[in-house]
Amino acid sequence: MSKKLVLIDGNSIAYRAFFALPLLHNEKGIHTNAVYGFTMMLLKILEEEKPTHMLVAFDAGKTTFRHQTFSEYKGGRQKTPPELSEQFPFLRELLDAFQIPRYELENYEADDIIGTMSLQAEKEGYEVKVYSGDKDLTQLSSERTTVGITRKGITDIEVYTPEHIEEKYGLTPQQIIDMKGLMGDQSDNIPGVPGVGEKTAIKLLKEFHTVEELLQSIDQVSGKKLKEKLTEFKEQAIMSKELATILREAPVDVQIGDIQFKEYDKEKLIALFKELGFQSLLNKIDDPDEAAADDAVLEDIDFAMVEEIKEEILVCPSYFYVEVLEDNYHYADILGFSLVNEKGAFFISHSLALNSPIFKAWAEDETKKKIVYDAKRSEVVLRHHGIHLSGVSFDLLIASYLADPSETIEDIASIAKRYGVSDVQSDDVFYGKGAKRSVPEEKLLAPHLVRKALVLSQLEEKLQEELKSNHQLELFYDLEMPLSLILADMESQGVKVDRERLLAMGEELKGRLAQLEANIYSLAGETFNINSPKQLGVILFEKLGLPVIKKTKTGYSTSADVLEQLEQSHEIIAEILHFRQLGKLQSTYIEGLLKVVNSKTDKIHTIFNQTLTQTGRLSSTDPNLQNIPIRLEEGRKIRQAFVPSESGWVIFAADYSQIELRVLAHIAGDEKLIQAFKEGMDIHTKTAMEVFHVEKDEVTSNMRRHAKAVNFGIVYGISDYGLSQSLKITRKEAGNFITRYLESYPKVKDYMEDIVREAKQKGYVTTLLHRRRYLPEITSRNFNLKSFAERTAMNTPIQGSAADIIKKAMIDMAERLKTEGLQTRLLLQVHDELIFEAPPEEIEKLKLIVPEVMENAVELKVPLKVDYAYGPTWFDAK
DNA sequence: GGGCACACGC
DNA sequence: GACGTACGTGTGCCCG
Repeated sequence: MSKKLVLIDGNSIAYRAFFALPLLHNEKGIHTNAVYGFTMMLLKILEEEKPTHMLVAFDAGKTTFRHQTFSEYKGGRQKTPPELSEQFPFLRELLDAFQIPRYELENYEADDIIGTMSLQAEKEGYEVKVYSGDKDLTQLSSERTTVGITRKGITDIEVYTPEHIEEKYGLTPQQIIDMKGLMGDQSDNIPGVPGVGEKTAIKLLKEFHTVEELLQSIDQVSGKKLKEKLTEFKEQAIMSKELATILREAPVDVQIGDIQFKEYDKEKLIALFKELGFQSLLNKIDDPDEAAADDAVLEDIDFAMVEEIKEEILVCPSYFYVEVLEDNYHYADILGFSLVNEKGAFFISHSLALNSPIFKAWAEDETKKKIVYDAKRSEVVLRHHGIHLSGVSFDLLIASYLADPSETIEDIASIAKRYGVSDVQSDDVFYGKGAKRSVPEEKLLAPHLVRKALVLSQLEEKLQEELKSNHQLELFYDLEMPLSLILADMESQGVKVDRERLLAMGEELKGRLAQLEANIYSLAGETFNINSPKQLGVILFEKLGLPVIKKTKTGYSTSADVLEQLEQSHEIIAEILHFRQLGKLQSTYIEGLLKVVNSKTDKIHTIFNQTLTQTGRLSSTDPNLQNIPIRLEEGRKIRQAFVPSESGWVIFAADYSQIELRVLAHIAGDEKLIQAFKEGMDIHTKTAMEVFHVEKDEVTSNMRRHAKAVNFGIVYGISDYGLSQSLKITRKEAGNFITRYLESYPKVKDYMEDIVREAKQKGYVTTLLHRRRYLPEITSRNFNLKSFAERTAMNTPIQGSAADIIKKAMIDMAERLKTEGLQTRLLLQVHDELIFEAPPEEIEKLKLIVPEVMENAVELKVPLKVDYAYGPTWFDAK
């Protein structure tokens, strides 16, 4: 590994951070802005540079050897503000927690320590990075050393290489010293030569190279005044250069070997961050445990490689693990199986198992109970081998998700680690990640898989108990577990796609995009990449001079809401918006979908992630079939390509009307809201009447639009800021709307207050069917984190209960289709709607039973309402 | 390979 | 007063 040394000018960065940030302080009133900024910078450096060695240098005392040369060196400096001084002890603690060596040296400045260490490191072949807020340090720049100087703020850094210095000043890094010698430095009180500034200094150095050469050839200098000054302040120039020269041979008693950087002390760092109130940073720091766990030595385990499948080992209950490595399991191979039960622990190779009738019979036997990880995945892959997994009694993946949805589950090891079981490696470590991923030979693979089954055996009871104490057993056994089987069916079934239709739409789009492109180029007067926000920004805001409305971190914002505001200013804007719209359709929906169509069956098989969202909703990937366009007619046509898989069948779609607001009415028990739903009123109109205190026939379309946005905000838990953005009104006006909404529905207001109080007291909120979401940040002193947690507390029971209800409806629906003996198949779920394909003769029945089942999935204080439609394609089911 | 800007759905 | 404002997925660009 290449060696990289990072040297930081501690005092300088602390000063920069102090003045760049507002005077933040923690709850005890200790100022923290310099430490905060310093930490931000350290995290950035660690992430970007990944140094092998590191040192932070500090100035030691007031006087240095430079004061012997010039007693007024650094004279006239403002005293360090006490608000900054009080932060230095924390800065030292911070570095100790990061386990980054720090160093100061009597009589020398931080610069000299850095100059000395960088020279030593260069000689030993290190790559060196220096960070400071002081441009003087750029003189250290060389082939091996680059110098980063903070520009403004704290993490915006200008990098000085010799090339950059040449470009910027036309000088070499060494000449930076000469420049300082001539022009002086106000902040260090280095006098230089009066009347010589940066421009003159550079001009002189380009001609005479160094101060010494210049002073020997003063008579060749053009300009009488300049000559006089140079002659008069000759000595002062030499002294100034000397003062500005960073020492590269200070008596530093540190060897590079002593300042290796490995990792930070997480516990100390967390404790310190907590003390300082750095909430946001607590989430930012990586877990060094992971790295440690990677190298942890696993204890040997006892297991057998199964050579022949016999019934004796296939007893129940069994902890049964099926290994499939690919994310997309629809076309993936099974790598092997492991089994743990009272007969012992076993590895079974895929070829052995998949060719064994005994294995198949066991896997399909409902009465043979299996405890698994990710039943849906196991089920789908086994189906490709003609095996229908049955008798799954416990799915660790789902149990873990229900216990705490905020924990990201990568693989079985991530769950094991969370519950203190460490005898299994993560897949990233075992198989490698990215391009390095590979499957080892069976001998090595076997123990990894057996360890996973062992984890199942160790955690089943624990999770079971946790679910029980959370009152989630019903949610687990009667909702999510059965649902996973239904989802497996839906995924395996797939959705048929009319490829010809997609191809034809693609051809048409191609032509229109080409036209738009040509038109945009001609309006811009040049060609460029319209898909590049950066290039587009230059064209719009520099070349065409349109007003800059919003900026992003990296440049001009060219988002749709910005462009819409510019639409009247230039005709190119409308073209660009249209280009974007069609481009999105082409790349994501035409090309993207064509890529994932099974060429043999013309079907698309999505994967529903059942254990990801914080609210209990499903998500869909590979491809995402939950975001197929509908809002704009052009995009909606994509749905014409989604067709039934049997000829003559139809697509039948049913959706809940206003399910979230109905759930809100129920949970809050607000009479007005309940009444409105009972009477079948248009809820946005009703809200407009209440909020604007008008009669039904006085509600204008604008009033309804505003009311709709407020309802939307309630459903999704957006802030006054979010509402103000969507309605293009001020934050204050948005806040007013929300206040008036809550006055209109007083029980809703009570609910909002109660739920936040409850969340604070219990640490979590729950849904109708006891789904749980923890909200630790609700007690945060950080206003944003706290506000966010409060909105989440209000919103999750609403959105999560709606998710519970449709999941319940899916289960009831599957059951009903079976008992009615129907061929109709459920294909997709899109949060509040279910999409089926059905033979025409079943339509009349579906019209009755689909709404009936969905509307009666649960009983609320308000009726649930379901609308449905059907047609030859998904497009027509509207 | 990863971060960013953007856009689609609910 | 601020570290940033519903969630989740996918695409292309652009950097290293």
